[in-house]
Amino acid sequence: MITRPRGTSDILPGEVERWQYVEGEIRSLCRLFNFREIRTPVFEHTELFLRGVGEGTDIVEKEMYTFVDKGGRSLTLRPEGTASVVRAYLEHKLYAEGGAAKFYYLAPMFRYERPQAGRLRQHHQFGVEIFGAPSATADAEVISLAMALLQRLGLAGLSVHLNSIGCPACRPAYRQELQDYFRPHLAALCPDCQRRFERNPLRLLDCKEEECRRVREHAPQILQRLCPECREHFESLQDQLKQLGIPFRLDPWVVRGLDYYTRTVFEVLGADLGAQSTVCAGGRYDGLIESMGGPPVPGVGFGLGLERLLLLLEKGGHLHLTPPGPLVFVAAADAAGSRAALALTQQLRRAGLTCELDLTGRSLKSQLKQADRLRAAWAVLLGERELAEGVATVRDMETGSEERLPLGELAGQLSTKLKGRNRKDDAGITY
RNA sequence: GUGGGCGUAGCUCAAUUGGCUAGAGCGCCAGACUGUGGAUCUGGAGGUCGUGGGUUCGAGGCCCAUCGUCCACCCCA
Repeated sequence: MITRPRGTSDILPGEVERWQYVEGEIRSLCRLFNFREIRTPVFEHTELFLRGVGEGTDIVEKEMYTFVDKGGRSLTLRPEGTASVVRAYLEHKLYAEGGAAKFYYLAPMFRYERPQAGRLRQHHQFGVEIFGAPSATADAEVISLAMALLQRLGLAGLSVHLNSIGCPACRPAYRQELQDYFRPHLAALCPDCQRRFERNPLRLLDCKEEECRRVREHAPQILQRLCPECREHFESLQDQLKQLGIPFRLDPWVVRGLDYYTRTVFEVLGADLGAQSTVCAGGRYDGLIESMGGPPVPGVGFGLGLERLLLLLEKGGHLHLTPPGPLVFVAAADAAGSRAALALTQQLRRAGLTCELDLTGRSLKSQLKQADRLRAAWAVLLGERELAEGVATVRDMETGSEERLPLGELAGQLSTKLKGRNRKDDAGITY
C-alpha cells in the first residue's frame, strides 16, 4: 500500500469542517482589517529563499525541499511565506500604487524536519504582511489582528511576548557587546552556541540549554541599548498596544530564527502545546525588500501555524461548530422509484434543498437506515404506487409520521417546513 | 540531525513464562412475513499481528534492520 509521505497529513471529512471554520474566521477578519489575499506559487527559485530567509538559518541550511526541474532550474518548495510575497510585490511593482500595501495568505509551507505533534513537513500558515508602513502603528495593527483572531476563536488570555532587536544602527554595537560578554564563558556553552557565537550571537539568548541559560542571565540586554529611533518606535508600539488593551510581556529572549527581522519581534505562545508552543510569530523587517532588489520599503508581518492553532482549539474545547443544515433523503421502494429518484432529487436541489439518494441499489429498509445515519430531516419515498398517483410519501424522520404530497408541490412544501424547523435547530454541537 | 516510547480488524483494545484454526466491543453488511430508520436478537464479511530478515521444534510476544507514529532535544509556525 502506498501511504502518505512522512510528516504530511490528510484532512478528512469530519475534520476538514474545523479547518473551514477557522479559515472562514480568518478571511472575514482580514476583510475587516482590509488585508487582501495574495496567492503565490508553492515553489520558487531556490535563490529567493537563500536571500530572503538568510543563508545562515537552519531553514535554509538543512530544511528546504529543493529539487532540480527538467530545465535544470533549482527550485524549492516554499518554507515560509514572506519571501514570496515580497517577490510578487517587487515583480509586479505593486509599490507603484503608493501607500501601505496589506496582504494576507493562507497556504501550505514545507520544511524537511523531524515530525512531531504540531510540527509537520507540510504545514499550513496564515500570514499577513504590511509593506511601506514605517510607523509602529503598523506593528500594532498586525499584532492586534493576530490577537483578534485568537480571541474570536475563543482563545482569550494568550499574551504577546514582545521584544525589539534594534536596527543596523544599533545592533552591531550590541552584537559586539554580547560577544564580549560571552567570550569568557565560551567553553561552558553548548556546541550549538559555540557555533552561533561568531555567526549570530543574538541566538545565544534563546538557547534552552541549562548552562547557556545560566550564563546569559547577566548578559547585556538590547532594550537598554537601542538607538533613539528604535527606542521611540518600540515605546510607541507599547503605547498603542496598551491603548488597544492587548496584554503583552517584554521578553528580551525573543529572538527570531530568520535573518530578516529588525526592531519589533514577537511571539504568541499557547499553553499545552508541548515543545511546539509558538502559535504565531512575527516582526518587522525593514531591510528585506531593499536587500531583495527593491526600493527601501519597510515591512511588518507574522505567520501563524494553523495545525498548532487547531491543536489549541481542540485542547481547549473551543470547536463548537454549527451542524450542517437538514437533508432530504430520496428513497426508492422499487425499480420504478429508482428510475425516478434522481430526477426528483434534481428538482429538490434546484429549490435549494440539500439532497441525497441511494447510489448502491440497496433495499428500502437499508435506505432508511442510511437516511437515519445521515440525520435526514425527511425521507421521500418513491415507488410504483406513488408514481401512479403523481405523489411522493414524505416521512418525517423525527416523528415517523408520513404524508403524501403531489410531486409538483414537494420542493415548495419542504422548503416551507424547513423554515419552521430552522428556528429550533440552531443549538451548536461539538464535533 | 540526536535520544527514547509505541505499532494486533475501519476504530478502541485483548491474547498466562514464546505453544491449538489471533479474540472482544463499537462500526460495517445481511436477515428477523407483505414497501419503512433508530431498540433488541441472529448471522456474516473484515487481520500476510507495520514491513523484511534472524533465533527457535514452535514467534503477535525475543534479536536485528527498516518504515511509520508519539515524546524530548534541535529548530520553528
